[in-house]
Amino acid sequence: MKFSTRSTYGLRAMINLAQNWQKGSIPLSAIAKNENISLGYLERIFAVLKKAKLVKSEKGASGGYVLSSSPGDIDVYSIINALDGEASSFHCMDEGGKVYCNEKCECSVEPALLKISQAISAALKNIKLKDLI
Amino acid sequence: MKFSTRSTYGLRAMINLAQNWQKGSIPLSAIAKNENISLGYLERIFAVLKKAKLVKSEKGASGGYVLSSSPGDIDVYSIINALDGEASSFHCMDEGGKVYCNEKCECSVEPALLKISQAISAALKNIKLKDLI
DNA sequence: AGAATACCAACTAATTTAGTAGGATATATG
DNA sequence: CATATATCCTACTAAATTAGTTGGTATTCT
Ligand code: FES
Ligand code: FES
Repeated sequence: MKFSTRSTYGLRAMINLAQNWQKGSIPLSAIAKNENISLGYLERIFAVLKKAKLVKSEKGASGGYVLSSSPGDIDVYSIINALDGEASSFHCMDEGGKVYCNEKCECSVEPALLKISQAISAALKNIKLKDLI
Repeated sequence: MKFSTRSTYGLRAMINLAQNWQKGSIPLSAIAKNENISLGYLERIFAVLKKAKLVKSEKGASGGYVLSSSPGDIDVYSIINALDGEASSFHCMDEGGKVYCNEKCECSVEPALLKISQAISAALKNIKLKDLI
C-alpha cells in the first residue's frame, strides 16, 4: 500500500508551505522548483487542496498559496483524504445482489475492515503539519 | 488512499481462515465461495501469502490452506505488506541527480514522510487477526 | 482410477496515474 | 496602461497497475 505520488507531492508541498508560513503567499512555481515537481501537475493538486479548504490562494503577481490555518491545526489525514479519497478505505465488491462494504454490507468481516480503517485514520489525524517541520 | 482489492481479498480470506482455524486445512474453493471472490485470483493472492510464510498449504484432495501460526500471532501489517508492498511508503522521485526518499534522500521532508509511514505501520502491527474475528 | 486440490505462467481489458499542452483570468508593479 | 507573474481550467496522452481469465501441471486423498 503505497501512497500515490499525488499524495506525496501534496504532502511535500504542504510541509513546504508550513515551513514558510510566516512569509505569506508562496507561488507554486517556487514550490515546484524547491521540490522538483512538475508545475502543471502541482497546480491540479492544489486545486483539490483548495477545494478541501486546506489552503487559500491569491491571484496575480506576488500572489500564491497560504495554509488556511496554522500548521498546528492541519493534520495529515485531511491532506491525504483530500488527495487520495477516503484515507484507508476498502474497495469491496458490490455485485450479484449482495452489497459489500457499503451501507448494507452483511458479510462477516465488515467490522474488521472498519477497525483497520479507523486505526489508520486515527494515526494520521494525530500528526499535524507542525510536527513535520 | 484505498486498499487494493487484492489486499482486501487477502485480508478477508485470512480472517476467514482465522475463524476456521481449529478445522484444519480449508480449500480455497470454499473461501472463494464464502467471500464471493474469483478462485483464480485468490490462488495468486495465496501464492504471495505463502511466500510470506503467513499460511501453509497441503496439496491434494482434502488439502487446503491453514494459518502458519495462531490468529493471535499474525498481524494486519504483515498481510498488507505482503500483498501491497511496503505498507504506507511513499513513492518519491529519483531523478535529475537528486535521489529522493531512498537511502540518499537529502530533501527536507524525508523525516516527515518517515514519521507518517511509521505511524501507520505501528497502527497495523498492533491489530492481530484474533482481534478481527 | 478419479476427484479434488495446490501450483504456475501467460494473456487481456479496464482503470488509474502521472504528466503535458494550451490556454483564460486576475493582480501587483513599473 | 503594459507587462510579468500568478491562479485557474479543460482536454488529451502515455505508461503503469489492477483485476481477472484461461489453460494447464503436479500432488494426494478416497
Ligand atoms: S466485504 Fe468489505 S465489508 Fe464486507
Ligand atoms: S522526497 Fe521523499 S523523502 Fe525526500
